[in-house]
Amino acid sequence: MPASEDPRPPATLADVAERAGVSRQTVSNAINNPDLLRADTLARVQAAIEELGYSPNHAARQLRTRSSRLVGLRLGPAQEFTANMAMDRFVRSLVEASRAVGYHVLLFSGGPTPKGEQPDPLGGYDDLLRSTAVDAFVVTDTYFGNLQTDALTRRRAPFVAFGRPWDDPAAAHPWVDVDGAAGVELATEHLHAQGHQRIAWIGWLPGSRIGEDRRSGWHRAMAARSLVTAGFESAVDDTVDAGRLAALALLDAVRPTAFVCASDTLAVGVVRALRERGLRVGVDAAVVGFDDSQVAQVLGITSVRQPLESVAVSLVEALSALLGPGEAPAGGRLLPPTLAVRESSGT
Amino acid sequence: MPASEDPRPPATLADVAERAGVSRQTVSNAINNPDLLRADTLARVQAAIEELGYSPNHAARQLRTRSSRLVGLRLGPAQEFTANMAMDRFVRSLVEASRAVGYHVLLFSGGPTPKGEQPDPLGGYDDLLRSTAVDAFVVTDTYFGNLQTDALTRRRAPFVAFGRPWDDPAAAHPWVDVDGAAGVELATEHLHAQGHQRIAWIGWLPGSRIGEDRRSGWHRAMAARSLVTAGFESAVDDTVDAGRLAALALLDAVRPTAFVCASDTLAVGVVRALRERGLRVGVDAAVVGFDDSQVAQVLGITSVRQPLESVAVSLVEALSALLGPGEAPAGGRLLPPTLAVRESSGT
DNA sequence: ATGAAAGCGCTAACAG
DNA sequence: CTGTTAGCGCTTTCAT
Repeated sequence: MPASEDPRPPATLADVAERAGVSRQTVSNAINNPDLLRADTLARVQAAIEELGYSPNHAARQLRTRSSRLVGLRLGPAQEFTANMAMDRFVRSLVEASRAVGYHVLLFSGGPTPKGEQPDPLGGYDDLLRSTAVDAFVVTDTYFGNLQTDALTRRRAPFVAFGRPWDDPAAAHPWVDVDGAAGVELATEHLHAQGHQRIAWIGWLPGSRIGEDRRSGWHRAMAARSLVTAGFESAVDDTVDAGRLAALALLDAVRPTAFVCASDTLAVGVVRALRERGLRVGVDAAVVGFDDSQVAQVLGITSVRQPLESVAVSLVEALSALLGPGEAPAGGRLLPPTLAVRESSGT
Repeated sequence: MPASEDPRPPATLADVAERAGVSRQTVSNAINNPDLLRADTLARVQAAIEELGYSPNHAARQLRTRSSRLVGLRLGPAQEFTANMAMDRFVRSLVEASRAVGYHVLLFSGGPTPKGEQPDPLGGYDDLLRSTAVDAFVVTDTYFGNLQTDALTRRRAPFVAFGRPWDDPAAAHPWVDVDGAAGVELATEHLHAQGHQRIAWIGWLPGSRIGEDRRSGWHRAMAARSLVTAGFESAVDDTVDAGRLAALALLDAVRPTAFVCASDTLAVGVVRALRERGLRVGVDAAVVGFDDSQVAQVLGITSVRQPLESVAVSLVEALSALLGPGEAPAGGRLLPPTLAVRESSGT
């Protein structure tokens, strides 16, 4: 960091120009089109910039170029499935990926929902859009389904989505998502490789696209290995106790030796059930969760880990393409998760 | 939301003025000093604003007023003690509290640290400051100690801190912190009220101000009730296994019936130790953790919960005072945590 | 390769 | 109470 520690107002283009003995436009060019300057002039200007600790005034530049170099991210009410920690990891990654292309992340909220009313899927977006405060949005709230993306599309607001347009595969906006089915498939393969044959699935109650997707991964992996699925399947609420009860019931009925779960919460329930039955986790029976949450990490539960860093990078790539010159790229990108192997599935 | 769904460029002040049949300045007044307008003029202008879906251009306003209505928050490398989930809760609360006073939160990162070098405590701050992109900062990285706050103070950058200036109680900047000692005291009182007398403390290795603060709360509560502390204390790394081993050692040595821990991670270790000894958690022995993390919630461990929502509100209050007219408020505010009681400490 | 002029949309100061 | 004038700091023509 340059050593200037002045309470004085920040240097302007004019200050730099005077110091370097050139005109203001030349300084502007030195920053935005360095190729236009002669080498020695450029060096002189850069020296002046350095000495004065100059950074272009953000507002002025934004006013002129009509670009804020800001992407908006709405923080809704605490996410449903996207666990807290996942959100934290994702936001960090997004900030880092954005920084790499010269963007910052602007956080906002939808504001309070008037009681009795539906939460406005466009709440908060509109003002930022009209005041041209952000160049684009990153949409993550899976909660609203395509209500949100539809509204933004109609608005012609530039945005990229983290999450597939489940209800509208033909949606024209760019999106990035994690292939949950592939993740569960990976988990199932892993258990099979460990020697397990009787592998059960504990998923969510029907109605969740994400849940159905994950379940399909188990089915696919089992079918590919000609393993029995009938009777090895359970659908419950996403709570520890529901997971526990489901595991107990499965143990009584079909004696699985391994459990793949739609969430870490359910996996914790399975661990509890195994313990109640006197079965050693990771030895007598294996468990795999989903999301690689703090809970899985602390308890040593093998879990499917979403590649949130890559998701962020892909989103920012899509964003750059969207805001850059040329055609809108559209289309989606499905990223494969990895498996964080821990004691709960053997060594 | 107004029904305008135009790809057209957003309306400007001039558009509104024309539509309402007044001058631009009058529209500006209608927004910033409504009292100056006659009631009927005001109504007419507001109608025009509504019809056109007008929001003042952010950049233009910022350029003129020299205020961006943005606060910067740096997301460092994954926090040390401030658990992931706590960060998530805090950021959400901060966004909401800021919204209430017309501010948005700008996220940024310090950028990659060149290997071999110390991370720059001012990394990322400087550019935002010089480009006048944010009005102030919220500083949370406890990691850098007062390096960061010192640098910002020298820079005359407006900021408020989440976290006490441990090393410099005379620091002049506004801060808000959670009274960890009071939280642990609360936990200890709770256990005593449940009938426990032999209450152990499992804390971190010396050298952490936060750790020492929390430990002092246990001491205070024990002393106030004339309970024995000698031999009931352990200091270890912040890992599950360290907590487990510490609990086993304490059980062998002094047979505590309750454990207060400096973190939820340690509490998980204690739960494991109790189970190994055949003791029922919450029945034969009680455990309390710290941070009310997802782990504590899922496992049913009683835990000290930081009032992050209040912290955010207090920070924003301090920020408003700092940026508003009049004297800088300075001084700090210490907020008491609450206790999330769960099965691990009896009913 | 460098300099002069114009203007992005807004608000602060003053004039009417 | 309303309108006029000026300028925030920058980039984009257009001349030189």
